[in-house]
Amino acid sequence: MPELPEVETVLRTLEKQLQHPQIKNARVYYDKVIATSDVETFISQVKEEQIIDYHRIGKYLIFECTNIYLIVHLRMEGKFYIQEKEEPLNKHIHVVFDLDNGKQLRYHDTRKFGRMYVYDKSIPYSMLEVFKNVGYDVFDENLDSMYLYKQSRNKSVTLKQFLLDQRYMAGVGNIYADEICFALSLHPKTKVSHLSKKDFEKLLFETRRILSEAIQEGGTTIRSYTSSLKVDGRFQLKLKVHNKKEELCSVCNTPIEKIFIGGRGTYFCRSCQKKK
DNA sequence: CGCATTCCCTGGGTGC
DNA sequence: TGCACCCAGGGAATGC
Repeated sequence: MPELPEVETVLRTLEKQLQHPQIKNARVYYDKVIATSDVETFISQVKEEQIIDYHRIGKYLIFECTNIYLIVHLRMEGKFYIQEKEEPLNKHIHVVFDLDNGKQLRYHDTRKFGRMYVYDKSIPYSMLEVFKNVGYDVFDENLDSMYLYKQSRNKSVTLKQFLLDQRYMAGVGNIYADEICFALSLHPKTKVSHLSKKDFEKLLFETRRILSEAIQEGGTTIRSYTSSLKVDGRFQLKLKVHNKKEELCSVCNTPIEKIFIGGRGTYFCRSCQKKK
């Protein structure tokens, strides 16, 4: 499930592999993937557009084109492939873009949760409707710990839920939220309103540190793109708690536990991580 | 208003 | 081997 580091890796890889192609045509095989219009409109909007820049906010990919923004959220299993047009279409390919270099950019999504959005470039992309409930990107220089501290006041939610909430700080998903709680030595069920300003300084620092490391790892382990553009980073090797139920904590040897917070599977060490 | 629950999806895993 | 069932989860929609 792509979170900020995986989305960033996809973005960097696409930019390097594709550079600035023109989209000659497109086909959509699963209509619901297009969120902003019907399929006909979508195709007419992207046709003849050239990708001139690549951006990201949280988990959203932003392809800046000549006249439009093409925005993609991969959700759980969305992937891009750069393939030859002769390559047979897999049944999970839902969108195909014909590029002017003769290749195709293909969107693959087994569970069909991902969405694509198209907007005219009349306003800065951060102001678009799709981002109305998306706050500062984790690495946005305008994001600071005092802002997060202020947003956390009078909130009854847990630390884990706060980290997953994209309205304040965007990009953290279920895996990294667990890792951030562990790095802070805080129980994921700690009420976020109990955290101090100092705690939020550490929270932002550790979030950026962990996600930066994950980007580094993802960046070194992407597979060859001749046949596929599949992100398979090595960050799994650095995880301390997520998906490690019953394994022993690397710090204190206590078995890692799995609980549910807001319906999300959550992993933590009850010895290292205490409620505040 | 705010928090909790449901829904969207499919493949993989489990139990019989 | 087959079949029914359950689970994973980001974010929008719906419910209380």
